[in-house]
Amino acid sequence: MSGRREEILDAALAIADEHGIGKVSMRALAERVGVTPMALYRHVSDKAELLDGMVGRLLAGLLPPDAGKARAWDERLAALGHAVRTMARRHPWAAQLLFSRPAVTPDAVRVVDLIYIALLEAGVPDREVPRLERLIATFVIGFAASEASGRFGSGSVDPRGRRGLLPEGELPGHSRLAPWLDLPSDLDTEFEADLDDLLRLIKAVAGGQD
Amino acid sequence: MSGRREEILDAALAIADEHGIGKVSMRALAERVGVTPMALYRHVSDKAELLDGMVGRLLAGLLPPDAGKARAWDERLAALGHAVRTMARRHPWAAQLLFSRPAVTPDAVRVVDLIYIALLEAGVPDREVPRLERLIATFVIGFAASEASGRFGSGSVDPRGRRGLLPEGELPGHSRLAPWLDLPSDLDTEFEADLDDLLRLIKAVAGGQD
DNA sequence: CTGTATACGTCTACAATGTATACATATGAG
DNA sequence: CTCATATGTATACATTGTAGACGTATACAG
Repeated sequence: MSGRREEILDAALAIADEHGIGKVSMRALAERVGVTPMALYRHVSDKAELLDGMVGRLLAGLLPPDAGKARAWDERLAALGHAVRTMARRHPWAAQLLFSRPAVTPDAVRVVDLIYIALLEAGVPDREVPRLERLIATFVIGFAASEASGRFGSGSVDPRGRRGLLPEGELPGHSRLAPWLDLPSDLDTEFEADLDDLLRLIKAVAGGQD
Repeated sequence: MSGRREEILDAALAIADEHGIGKVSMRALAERVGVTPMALYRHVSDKAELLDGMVGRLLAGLLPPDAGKARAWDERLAALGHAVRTMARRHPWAAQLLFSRPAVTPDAVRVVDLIYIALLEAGVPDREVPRLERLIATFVIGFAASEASGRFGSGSVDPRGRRGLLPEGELPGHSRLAPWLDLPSDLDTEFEADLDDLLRLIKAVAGGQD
């Protein structure tokens, strides 16, 4: 039908990956596709719709990794979590966008359904499933977004500097935790531990009342 | 020292609250302050720094509600969570920004320290405190951002329509949960339940190894 | 072949944005 | 008076999204 639109989304994704989402302008995109800026509007009504199309592409890419579906529910959830994080590392611009619009594209709904099924399989009461889905998704996307945007302050601002901002004694928590805060943060194992905790939380909700 | 800067931030906050963050342009801001656009650059080096200053203001407003500090650690954490969510509802533009830069302003660090202390008081092992702080903050900010941006799809897109996007049987989870999905979502009690679950998670981590 | 609909693209133009550069003024200290 | 510091102005530029009018090429109806 409209192979041209896919071509445009491809180009937009390429620009975003190579030079950041900020460089995705209608002009730059048009040049990459080889047309005039205004030609893009035949295939995309808005720049907003363009961005929506881009995240749609990424969400679609979230499904395949879960193909080996023979595993247990907790492994499937963990795999999905890792897939989201991997996606966000490959496309650092994406995580922010995931927070900006409701997940109503077909692919997004499919992902949500996977989570629903896993939670049901875990024994979570029906009533609690939608809530827990939102809780988990919110955390995972939030983690990915934080990582991508630098909210976790990877290293540009070291903890010592952070503590120096305030007079001695004003940050008792920070001083007590100083030895741990000075360690280089390993977000890989941290995310792993977070997923473990969340899975435990799910089991608690499931075990508590079924 | 520079009361003018505070005046500018006040005006920026007012514009954002009244007409949305999108209407906060250097020109609009300058007009509101009563000066030329370029005059703003004497007090703010960037537009980015302006935005940082704005979120700084909000973070500062997060502290006072926690004044009655006689309460237990779990009540203090819950109060902080509610304060964040309340802030995000009053300033819907803010939550997104919280994800975009590391929390390195003095006020932000103070908030983090409050969480550290609560977690330590809960009995969380020192080593795990920074991780749990990030976990909780990530979820709470993520929830607020989702709510503010419409990611939780308050009602404009009803679940029936969402399910209609895909052929029957492709969404087993959604069909099974239909009765619950059709209910109007009550984010107030949902957030409450989420906080409860997270506090339980903290107690589990604390109890498991101290 | 002719007429026409549909898909695709171009050209021009506009308003809005952030901000660099250069120039003013006002105030207070020495 | 002199001069530094804080503050503001005027002008200008590049970049952005996109509206509006116009062109062309392929396909199908008569």
